[in-house]
Amino acid sequence: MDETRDRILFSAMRLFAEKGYLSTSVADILKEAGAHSGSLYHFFPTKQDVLVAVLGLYRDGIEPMLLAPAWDGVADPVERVFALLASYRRALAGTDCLYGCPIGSLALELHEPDPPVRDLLAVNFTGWVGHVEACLDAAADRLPANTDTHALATFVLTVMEGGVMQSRTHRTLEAFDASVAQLRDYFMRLEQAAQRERE
Amino acid sequence: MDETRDRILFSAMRLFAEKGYLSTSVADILKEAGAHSGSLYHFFPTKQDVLVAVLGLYRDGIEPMLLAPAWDGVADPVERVFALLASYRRALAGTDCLYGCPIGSLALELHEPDPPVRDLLAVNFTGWVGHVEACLDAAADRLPANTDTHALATFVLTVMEGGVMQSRTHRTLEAFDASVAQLRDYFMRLEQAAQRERE
DNA sequence: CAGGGACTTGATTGATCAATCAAGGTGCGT
DNA sequence: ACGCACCTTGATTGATCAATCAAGTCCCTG
Repeated sequence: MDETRDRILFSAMRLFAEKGYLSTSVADILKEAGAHSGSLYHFFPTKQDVLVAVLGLYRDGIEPMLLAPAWDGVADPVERVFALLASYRRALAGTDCLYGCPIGSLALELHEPDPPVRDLLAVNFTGWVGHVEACLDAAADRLPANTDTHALATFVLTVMEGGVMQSRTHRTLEAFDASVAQLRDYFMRLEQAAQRERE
Repeated sequence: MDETRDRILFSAMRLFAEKGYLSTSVADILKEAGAHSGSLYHFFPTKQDVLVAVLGLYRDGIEPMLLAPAWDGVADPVERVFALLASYRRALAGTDCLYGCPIGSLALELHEPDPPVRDLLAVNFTGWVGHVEACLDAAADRLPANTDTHALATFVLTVMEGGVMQSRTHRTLEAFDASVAQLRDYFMRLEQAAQRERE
């Protein structure tokens, strides 16, 4: 049965997010999953393969698990960008600013990750940016004509990750909120500039 | 002689930046420093105390080691902000995008750091932001009247850290450059708005 | 020269780690 | 009912880890 495999996988996902990859021992995963080491190594050759599978879960979960709930009832493409940021704010607020973006944490925790791990981290970032970019493309008529939506979407991820990092360090939402507020101000000025362009 | 202590400290600083705290063993530090475990534990009660001392070095080095070189020959306060960001770009470019900001890496690597460590991480961020904030205050006449320079300085750190994170993950300067370019565009629009205010 | 404090040496400890493996169980197709 | 593939069990392995400690060196002071 794959049920054991899934228990191991989701336990690992939770623990990697909570304590990081290096600080989570295989024994931790087994305890939380109620499994034995032989089972884990039956499904995954090494601990790193568990991480690879977890990163695959995140990649496949971007749309159904992250964007769908965040964008529920939000139609405006620009508002969707900020609704996505608000969902990270909720994650911070609901955990005393302990839990932010698991991908970002892993990306900085693993300094020279093996190629399969690094590729999956990069793919997660690329996927996230791609969805934001699609929002910005949908709002292209409200942005200045020469807007580089890919660069702007990258910037949105930058602001999220940088804001989460500081808020986690200070255990305060202040830095995250300040950063998102600045981004909001930037978008406002971009929309104003586009408005002027149209006149 | 404090020479041994310093060798241990600077070896630890280098290794923590290169491989992270958890992936650096005490034996690694001793090998690089050419010291023995007894010496390290003579100066530092635990490995964590080495980290605390390293973070103190970073804190004390912000001005002389980071800002002074970055701002050499740069008088304009806004240009100083971007000169600082350019120094992080150089760090990335000179290490194949492996080495970014050591404080940021440690901040995300240590998920629930003990108070002395967390405080020093926070102090490093606060110090950095404070110096940028001073630049922005010095350029207040070129920014909109109601500009929150503390929030804007926090935003600058956010952009640096978020950009470094993505560039390290992708092993490409693209995301960092795109993020800084967006920030530059934002500053340009802020200065334009201030210009209009003055008329 | 004697005594003592500061520092060094490096073997050692016990804990914890990822990973292995032989044995045993379970369920399914025939 | 048989056989086999799949999965589980849990003791075990050897490596590596942070930390300890007794013995020793060195130099300063009285």
